[in-house]
Amino acid sequence: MLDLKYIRENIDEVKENCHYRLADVDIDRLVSLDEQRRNLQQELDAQRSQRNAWSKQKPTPEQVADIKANNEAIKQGEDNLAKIIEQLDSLLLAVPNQTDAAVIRSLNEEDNPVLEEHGQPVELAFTPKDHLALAEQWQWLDFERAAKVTGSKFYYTSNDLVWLELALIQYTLSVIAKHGFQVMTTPDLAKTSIIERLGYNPRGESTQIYNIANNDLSLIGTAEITLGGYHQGEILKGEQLPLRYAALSQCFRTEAGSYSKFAKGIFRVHQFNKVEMFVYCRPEDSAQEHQLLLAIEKEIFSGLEIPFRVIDHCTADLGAPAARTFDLEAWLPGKPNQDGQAGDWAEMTSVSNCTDYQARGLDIKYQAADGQKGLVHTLNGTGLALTRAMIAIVENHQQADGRIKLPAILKSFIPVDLSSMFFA
RNA sequence: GGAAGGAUCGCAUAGUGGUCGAGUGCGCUCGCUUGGAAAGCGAGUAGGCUGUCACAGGCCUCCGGGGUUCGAAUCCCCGUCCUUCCGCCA
Repeated sequence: MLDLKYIRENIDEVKENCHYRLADVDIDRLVSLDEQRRNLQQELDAQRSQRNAWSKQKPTPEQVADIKANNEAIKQGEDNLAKIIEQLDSLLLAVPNQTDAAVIRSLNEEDNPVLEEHGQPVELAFTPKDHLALAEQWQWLDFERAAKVTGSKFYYTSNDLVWLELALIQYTLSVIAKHGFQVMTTPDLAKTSIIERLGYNPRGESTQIYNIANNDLSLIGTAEITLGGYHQGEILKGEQLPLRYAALSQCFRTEAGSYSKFAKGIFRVHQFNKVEMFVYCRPEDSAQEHQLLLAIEKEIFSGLEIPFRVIDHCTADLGAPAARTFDLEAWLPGKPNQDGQAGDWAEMTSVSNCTDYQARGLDIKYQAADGQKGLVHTLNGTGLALTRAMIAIVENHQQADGRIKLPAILKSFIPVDLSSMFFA
């Protein structure tokens, strides 16, 4: 969340930011509620001060009536204040992070600039299949039986796709660990309040989050949640920063309201594995850490010999907690583009600098030996979203007979003899 | 799932109705001391909100919420988490 004091003192900037980020928040009402809150609190503080003064010693019987009247007023004031704070908080949670100055301001989410391209889309001498056709050929995915067990947008994987996924996980973790990250596994559920404090909306019709009934837990949509909540309420020592973590977790998303002609297959599903990176750092280091996370993502995709490009989210496409976000988009030979021809870019990763927005909500600070202290900055980035990465691999490395050429870097992570579906 | 005990200022602890926002030890910071250090001595050492040009001042926080009381770290109720024992279990 943003600092109320900052909002109060920068009303125009905050309003403009909300506008460009398509966030419909009534800032005037928020500021007015804040003023009411402060006025009421001052009144209340004076009454409490009076009570404290009286209670320093045993009162005379005549005073007791005054004291009781004052206590009644305090109770009234507290009730009123609680109501105002409740409204204030729900508005405050809806205000997105202030945007990095380098980000393109646009109301159209198609306006994400392309920053760089790596590798060339492969020229295939045959008509490429999409991942679904390949999956059918090798019986990699079973949607029909998953539908019986869990409904649509779930899947079973089998055969060599399982080994490919496990190899990708180990490959990804090994690349990240090489950069000094602590690798972890985390719970796949988190308290709903944690999700909210990280800047996501866990409730309501449009939420992407599954809530657990009769409980304040939700299924996580990303390990960003559990890695971000990890240090909630802590004061980190400045010299131990940056703290760099990576975790493998299951991710669960309701995908409420998402329609797409690309809905078939495992590009957009309710449950998938993902390796996520998360960094806590000093404010002055966050831009540099952002570049580090991006560099690691590029290293991972380069190693897999997949053509990709880097895009920079414009304001319309930024998630609430982010000040700036880069995506890696991979080339998918089997994905139809807007003109219906085979081959298009598709989102593979996302890496965000959330500055102090999440740290303020979760109360995560640092204190350095040099006396410097304040809220940390947090960053998160996809290591590898397994379903999408597998699509990219099988589509880019497919051969005319439907077999897949395994990227050389994965060979050492496959502990079994591959069947004829893959070859090295 | 059942029973018992616990949660206090970075850490360890003291504290059963007003003298407690809170003592002590450790740690940390600054100063004295020293050739330098250790030891010793002295001082300081939570956060949030509000307020002020800046001070001052006020309010809140002893796990969270509610209650009793003129007054709660302290008494009562509910919840969360931790520990131990029993049961169960991959």
